[in-house]
Amino acid sequence: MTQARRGPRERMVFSAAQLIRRQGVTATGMREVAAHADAPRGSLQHYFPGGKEQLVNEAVAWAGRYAARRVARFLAGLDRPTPSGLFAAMAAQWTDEYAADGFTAGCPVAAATVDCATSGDSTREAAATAFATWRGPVAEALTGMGVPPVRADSLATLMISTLEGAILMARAERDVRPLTTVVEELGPLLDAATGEGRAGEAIAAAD
Amino acid sequence: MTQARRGPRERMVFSAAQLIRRQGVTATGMREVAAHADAPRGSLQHYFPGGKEQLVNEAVAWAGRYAARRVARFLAGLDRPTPSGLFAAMAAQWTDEYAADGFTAGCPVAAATVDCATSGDSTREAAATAFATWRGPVAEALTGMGVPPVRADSLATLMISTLEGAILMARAERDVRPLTTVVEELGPLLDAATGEGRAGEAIAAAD
DNA sequence: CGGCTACTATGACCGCTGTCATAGTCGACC
DNA sequence: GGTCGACTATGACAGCGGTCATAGTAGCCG
Repeated sequence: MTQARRGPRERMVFSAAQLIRRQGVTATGMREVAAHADAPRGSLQHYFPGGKEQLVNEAVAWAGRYAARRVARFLAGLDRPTPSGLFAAMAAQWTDEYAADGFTAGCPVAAATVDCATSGDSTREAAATAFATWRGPVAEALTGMGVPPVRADSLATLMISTLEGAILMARAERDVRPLTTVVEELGPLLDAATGEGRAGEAIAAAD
Repeated sequence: MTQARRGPRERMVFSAAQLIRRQGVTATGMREVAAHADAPRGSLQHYFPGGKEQLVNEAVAWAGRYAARRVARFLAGLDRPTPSGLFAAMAAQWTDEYAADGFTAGCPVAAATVDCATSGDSTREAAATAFATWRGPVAEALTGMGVPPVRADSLATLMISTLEGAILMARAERDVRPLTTVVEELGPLLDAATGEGRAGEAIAAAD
């Protein structure tokens, strides 16, 4: 959530993501997006001839890229990088936001996934690629910490799933408890995966 | 889900939950709910004088009770109850549904949480109590399996968070992979919490 | 200047939403 | 039968949704 002085088009995509993650897709109107972005209403059909569907999809894609970018920053912020540290940083972004701005917003990708009836199937695909865009850097970071590549992708899925669910519950309860809880509970499991050679395979094979 | 021959009121609540978990709250119209429930449109204002908000809240509450009820059934279905077995059963309900009916629906509580702009704050509270209603039996089941009571609630939160997130990702990707992945990855952690006396406290204190 | 392109500005259209108002039906009870 | 209550049936209303159509402006190029 950074620079506000970009082109109107970019501002509208950003505003769309902001509104979607607060209200959901259907409840967010295009006029509202334009107003929130201080952009002229006439620009909507000019920049997004594909209509609301295109705007929503771009907002979701933007959110995916944003999440991926954040992973790199979180890594840079850890002086001794561990999986649990990365996960804690990812969750901390949400606890911080909730402490500062209240529990008004969630993840735009989650909102789009839940609310993809209005926008056609393309929005669901956009959400899927957004999740993949996000999961990539997380898995990469895990391998960089010594997690076997086979498990890295699984653990990245676990981390993102858990985080999304915790965001959901935290928003519902208006309490960061779910976020802090999953960080504490999942941390040991994540760190245990580093440096284990065939131990990881053993666990996986135990099934 | 189950019995279709109940009173019209109950059918409407059930249909509302069904439609909400497919389309989201805002995208689901009241006329649509009545039609889906084969209920007369005039009954809407009669049974739900509180309007859409009341209907949505009751649907969410119903979903919470339903999830709680399912936990008991899952427990009964396990011949040797373990935390990982319970979690796997919870996830299997979703993989089964997705295999049978496609990835069209998610969790109604999640949908209501994301999309609570139209309905006022009461819907958010309904979602919070639904999560609590769900978490209760899960935590209780865990303590019954030997998990220390202090950790049981945390692990229940972890299980539900992870499951909700995995449902989300599975729906987006149209693939049950996230669900199966989190079951495999989380299983050992959950089972490790059974029967540990002060080991659990040690982990928690290590922080 | 003319012409072109990028962008902006409105206004209108149609469909759908939740909600209210009114009238109608049905069945039980005295 | 008469009356009351629960329930059903429509119709209308006001508002907002996305989208199309049309006209307008600004700036650059030749």
